[in-house]
Amino acid sequence: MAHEQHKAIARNSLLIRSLPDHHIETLLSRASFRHYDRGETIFLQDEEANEIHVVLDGWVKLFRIAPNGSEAVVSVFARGESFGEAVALKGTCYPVSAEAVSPAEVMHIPSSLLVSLMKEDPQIGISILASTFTHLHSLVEQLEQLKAQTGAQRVAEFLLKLCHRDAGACEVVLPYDKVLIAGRLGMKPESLSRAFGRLKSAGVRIQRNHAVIDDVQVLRDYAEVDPAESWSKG
Amino acid sequence: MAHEQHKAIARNSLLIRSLPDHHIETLLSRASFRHYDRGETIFLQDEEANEIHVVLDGWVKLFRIAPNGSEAVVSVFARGESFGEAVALKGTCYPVSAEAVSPAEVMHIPSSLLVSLMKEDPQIGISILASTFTHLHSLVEQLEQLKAQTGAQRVAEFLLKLCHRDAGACEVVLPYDKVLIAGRLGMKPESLSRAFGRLKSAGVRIQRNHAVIDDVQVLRDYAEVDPAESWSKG
DNA sequence: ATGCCGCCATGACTATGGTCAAGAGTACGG
DNA sequence: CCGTACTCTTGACCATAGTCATGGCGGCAT
Repeated sequence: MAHEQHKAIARNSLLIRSLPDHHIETLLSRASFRHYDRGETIFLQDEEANEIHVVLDGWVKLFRIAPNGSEAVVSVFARGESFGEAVALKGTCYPVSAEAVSPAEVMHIPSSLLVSLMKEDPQIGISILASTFTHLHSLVEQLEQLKAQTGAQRVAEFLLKLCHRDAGACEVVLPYDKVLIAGRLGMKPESLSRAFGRLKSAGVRIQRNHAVIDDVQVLRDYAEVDPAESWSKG
Repeated sequence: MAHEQHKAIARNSLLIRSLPDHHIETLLSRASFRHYDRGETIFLQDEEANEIHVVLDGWVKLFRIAPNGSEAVVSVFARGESFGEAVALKGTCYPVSAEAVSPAEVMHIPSSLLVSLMKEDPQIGISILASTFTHLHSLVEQLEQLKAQTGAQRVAEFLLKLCHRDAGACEVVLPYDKVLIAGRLGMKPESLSRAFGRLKSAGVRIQRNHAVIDDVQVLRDYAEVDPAESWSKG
């Protein structure tokens, strides 16, 4: 893919498109673009942050390795999403590691550039804050899910987010492999398998990397209702 | 407590003290100060945010009520800490509710004021981003803990954060009641009790709201080691 | 085609944590 | 000094999820 195509995607990314037009070109011309293979590291936890990253293609996961060796997936970013804004501007170290989980194209914006632009235009600060807030919000949602829902309910919500429809039947493609989905949802692959099994009672069937949902509303109910109720329904 | 004392604490808060001096007085003079009783609501999830909040005394919890009725504690703030920065500046709705969990004094800064100050001085934007990043970081840590550690290990880390010492024995005071500690750590009060029980093997004893740690390093090991190891040691 | 390998599902077993119920200890107010 | 209310602890029981081991299925290369 050529750089021009990359720049087009970049212009559409959530972070960039909220910026004033005349800064965008400066920014794109000073950014760097790079390809990553599946499994390749983008940055490591505790490295000093001096760039903001925008996913142009593929998938990138942020994760932490606990001292006991287990990995906690913090988030997974798709095309058009950006990460590292707050850290880079503060100039501290990354609290997480980042890795491409499929072949990926990533744009890197030097934070020094952003800082200087920010000094001449406070609107940029607001844009960055907005995008940081989005991450904050999604972490809060994850916390709520982990603390207040069972595994099967988290899987249900995950499927609901993929299917952009209010009611009726729906078929969605699982965006990445099940090991990663499981990690993202805070469980082991085996548990994910079993969770899928339970969702059969809510009209969900899994084939390969496709999920067929009989009725979105039924699934939504399953995700929100007290888990106790699902026992009685077998 | 008089307003002057409140302002002194406010000047020492993480958010305010990083601001340029000449803005601080403007800010303090236009902020409002309020007392909250234990259990009183400060704001509700989905309310529109137009203020930033700074805890001057007491404790404030942020939490979400899931559709199934269960509560997930997102964070607990102490004197000197602030919250709501990113939301207020973006002008969207709060993703969480806030409630005083002890009698508390809270300062409220209108976000309109911050926005206008930010326009004349980008340094303010940086300060706010820094403080937002701190929240982001703490949410990431919580996620890691929930996903990669057992209950007892999370309790161990909680105690370690309270005790500001590198090694040797240590006695800490539990800052708020056990129901809230349990919520903050993603478990029920009964499980917290049992987790304390397990920590006996790591040299921790609980009396009232005091925790006596025989050896900080031993506790740290307990928190970081694979949980499997703790079985063999009874 | 054949065989290998990665991914996923399933089963058996175990630990962890939630739920319900009962009881101990403490604090507060009469 | 007592009773009441509250917080916390404990026990029993069970659902949920992690671990380990096995086996199926599909893709890929020889």
